[in-house]
Amino acid sequence: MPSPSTKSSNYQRIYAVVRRIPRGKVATYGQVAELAGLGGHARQVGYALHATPENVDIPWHRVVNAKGEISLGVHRGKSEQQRLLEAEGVTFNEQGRISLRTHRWQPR
DNA sequence: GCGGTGACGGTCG
DNA sequence: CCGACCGCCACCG
Repeated sequence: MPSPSTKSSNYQRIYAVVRRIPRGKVATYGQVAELAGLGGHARQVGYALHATPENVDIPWHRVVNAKGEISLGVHRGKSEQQRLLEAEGVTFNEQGRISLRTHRWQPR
């Protein structure tokens, strides 16, 4: 019964995980989902982050998809996210993809 | 209550 | 490496 997996708690848990991502590192949606205890439900993570108000202090820009690329579209803050990451030392290749092997956050 | 959609991921060809 | 398909779940009209 120790599973207060309510929707609100879910979001809070996701935010907590995202806040743990150190500066200069990135995590994938699936990774965040797993750390948040959602397991495989990466999509919900995307929704949670989308619902994340910019007013709060959450490094949402450190979350990318499994391909190491920024999802969103040019209609949102795609270039914005890339700019923030580059400012933290994260590098992008010509294809606009991040070298996850180098910048992937590995918690312990 | 139903159906379509989406800040995703893994698998298959 | 890349595109197509499916699954999973929450949000919206």
